[in-house]
Amino acid sequence: MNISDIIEEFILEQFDDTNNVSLSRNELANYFNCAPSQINYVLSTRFTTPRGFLIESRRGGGGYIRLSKLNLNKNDYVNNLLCNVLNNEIDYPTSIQILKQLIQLNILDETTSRVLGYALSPKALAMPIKIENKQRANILKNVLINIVKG
Amino acid sequence: MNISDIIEEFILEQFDDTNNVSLSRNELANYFNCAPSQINYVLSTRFTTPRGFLIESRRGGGGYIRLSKLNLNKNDYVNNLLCNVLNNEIDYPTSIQILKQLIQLNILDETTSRVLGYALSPKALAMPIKIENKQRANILKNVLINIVKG
DNA sequence: GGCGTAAAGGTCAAAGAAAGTCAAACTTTA
DNA sequence: TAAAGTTTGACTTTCTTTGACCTTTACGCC
Repeated sequence: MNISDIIEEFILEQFDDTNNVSLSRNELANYFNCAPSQINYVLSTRFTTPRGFLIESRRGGGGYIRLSKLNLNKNDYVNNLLCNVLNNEIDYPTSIQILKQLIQLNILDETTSRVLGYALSPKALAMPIKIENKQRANILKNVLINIVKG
Repeated sequence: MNISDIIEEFILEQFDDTNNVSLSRNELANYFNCAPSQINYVLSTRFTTPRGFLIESRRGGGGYIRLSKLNLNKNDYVNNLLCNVLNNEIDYPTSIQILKQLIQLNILDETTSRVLGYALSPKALAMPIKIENKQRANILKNVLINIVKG
């Protein structure tokens, strides 16, 4: 396991009962003995919007980084996916994050979400990356449309 | 006995009781004093789907290769799908029939089957028919492989 | 109030650490 | 001896780690 994964887990643990976590970049970096920018890396690759997190921060003395678990509105989320996000390319990790989010919103059950993940994996699509991401977006979009329709 | 066979045996031994093995390509290559790509050769010739294995991997720091034993042999229908049928083209109606069959076999629940149907629809795939059918087969195959994973 | 300074956090690109691909060279086998 | 199977190594892609430099904010001092 690499440092990024460990830090991710550590932060996730902080969430436990609450939906908010406040942390200090320097303290964290110090604690894990890594470069401060490593924290930014973890945040930007793991605590993303599609995964349901919001990041707020402030610099200067008494600065902080605050993470919140988004309590997404079902309609807005799906709407945004259908109208914006899924008209472009979607890479695999992002698609997985979206599927997880759809579980939270009770749009998919866990099994279906997992199996759809298999269907959207790079191996399943097996094509040049640019086309692959376009393809993935299109499949997911169609799935969503049909689910929402029914 | 050549190196490939020796490496194959070594990996097989790792399986022990579990159905999963995690390994590092470089470590293995080092251990056996061979080129790292030799490991890929062994994996791609010996740990194939028809032989009942699934390979997952990740690059970069903390990368890994993970092998899982598939749960084959107990189901001829699935076996045949994986090893023969799904290596070719599958048109949409046929794929729907397969999905129905998988419900009967208790391999998929109804919801998942229906949603997968959306993902395999011509609209979702949206490509020239010949490619579309190949693509559909490949997606379905990958889904099955992952479901059957031990 | 304006200004300087320290204390945050942000950005970005280069280096590093894996694994993947592919084709050429070599070896076995039928 | 030709086809099939192995071995090797150069090159690619992906993901992570590090460090140098940048921006914003708070606070205290003229």
